[in-house]
Amino acid sequence: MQDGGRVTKGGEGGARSSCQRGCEVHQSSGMSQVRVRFAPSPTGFFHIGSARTALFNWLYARHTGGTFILRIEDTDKERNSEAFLNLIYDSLTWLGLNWDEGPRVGKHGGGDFGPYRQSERSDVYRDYVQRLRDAGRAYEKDGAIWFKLEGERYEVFDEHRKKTVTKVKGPPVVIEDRIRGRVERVEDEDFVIVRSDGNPVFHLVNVVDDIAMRVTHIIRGEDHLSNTSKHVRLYEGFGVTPPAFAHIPLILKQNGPGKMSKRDQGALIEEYQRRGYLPEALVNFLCLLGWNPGDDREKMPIDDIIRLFDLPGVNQSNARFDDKKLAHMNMAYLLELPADRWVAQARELFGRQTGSAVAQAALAADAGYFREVMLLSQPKVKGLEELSAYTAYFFTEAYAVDPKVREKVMAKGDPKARLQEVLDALPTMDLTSDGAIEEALKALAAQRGLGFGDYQAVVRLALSGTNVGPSITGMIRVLGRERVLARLQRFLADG
RNA sequence: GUCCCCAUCGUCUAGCCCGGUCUAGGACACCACCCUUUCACGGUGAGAACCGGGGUUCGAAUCCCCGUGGGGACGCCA
Repeated sequence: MQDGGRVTKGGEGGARSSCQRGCEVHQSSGMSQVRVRFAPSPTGFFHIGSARTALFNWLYARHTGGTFILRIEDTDKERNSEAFLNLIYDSLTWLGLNWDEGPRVGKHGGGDFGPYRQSERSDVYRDYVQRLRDAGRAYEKDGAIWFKLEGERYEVFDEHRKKTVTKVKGPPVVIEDRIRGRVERVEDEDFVIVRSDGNPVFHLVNVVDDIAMRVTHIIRGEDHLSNTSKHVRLYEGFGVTPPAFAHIPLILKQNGPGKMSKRDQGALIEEYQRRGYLPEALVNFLCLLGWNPGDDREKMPIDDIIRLFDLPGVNQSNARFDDKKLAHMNMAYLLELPADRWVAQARELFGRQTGSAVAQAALAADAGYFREVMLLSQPKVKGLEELSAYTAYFFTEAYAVDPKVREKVMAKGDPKARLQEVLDALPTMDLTSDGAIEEALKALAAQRGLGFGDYQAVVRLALSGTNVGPSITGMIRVLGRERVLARLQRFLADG
């Protein structure tokens, strides 16, 4: 942490004093181990906002040498689904956000504070509710159990909800947020903690589990900031000092108003996985939405991010999602992907395109050939997504010839003559390396006082049907003598 | 409506805490040029911001207040 000067922004100091960062790091080697949790509910697709919340918790745990807990908040029986639950596991795993405690850890699943699915923790909640009732802090009404706030009660008509409600006069809740500083909020209505059907409510189970699982830092979206006053009152009701809170900014949708939701374009993690995005690129991008290392670095290995990440470095303002920047980040990672991984990634992507004849042909092709084609394309494509379209003509003879390109290429010079010359020279040409091919073509051109360029466009057109692609020499080398010969002949014959 | 949070290029952000070094830095996107006889990558350059108004101060992007704008929360959802 050589950049000790970078500490807080905004606020009057207070919660974000200069000691924070230092203290935190020392804690990791001392008595108070950091314990953070990610607590999703399996009620919908896993989206980018959830992923970032998980990521920030994970980063903080790794930065401090603490524990990252995964807890499944499945108290909403109506909306839970096993498919969504599996999606949470899969997405976190894909992103590389491994959890130390939670379901599916080790052989048996767990840690010392399980079970980690709230649907299996009813006994715990019953105990804690009883404690509140014994202390006179909970009561029954309309079949539900309510948490009782301390203070003088009075009735008032709520215009917004169009009904009379009972309010409680009490001191405001003070939250010392690690990102926002001091926040005060009045909590002035009793609230339900157990539904009339006997099921506990989010606020209750969330707090109870954070107590029971010894969570030290709650890092969550800012949309929870207004719940925090309820939670703090609950901690007080249990006689427990609340953990540290850190409310991170929200991700806003790319276009239009509001925060990103599951329905928005680009919101689903699953989608990126399917489209062949690299998880490390997505993670890197997500880190930069609301956090930065304090200097100009953007593309960074995850170990560097872990080392540099800290709560005081998290921004306070919401960030708008930008798919262009994500795509750029992804390309940067793609470009330096080791050959084996790149080829494997490509194979996986093609494998998912079960409806595409070209994709199937690519998979059926010789493995060495497939590899050569992919390596030739790696430095050229903008994303894995366009790879199948970009390489299609390597795997089928039925590739389309772009009529506009054809018209343009055939318009000047005598392209057919050039093609015939290449065709004539081809049987004896050295095709073992790009360099040799380039030499041969240049020699051919020199004989007629022409340039390499006089051959390139038309050969490319004949071989691929387009005017974009890998270098022409590489294309000839990879396609091989037979294919090249056949394609040039066919092109000449077709007129 | 009530409460809470936030406010630097179109977007992500540095700078703000500890006011002068800011004619406000970087990245994405956009445009131009160079590299390359394709397309990309890469390189160079251009345009592009301190929300408004008051205050404090010799001096404010930086501190304070008010407006405005954006966001969130107001469920027997999580």
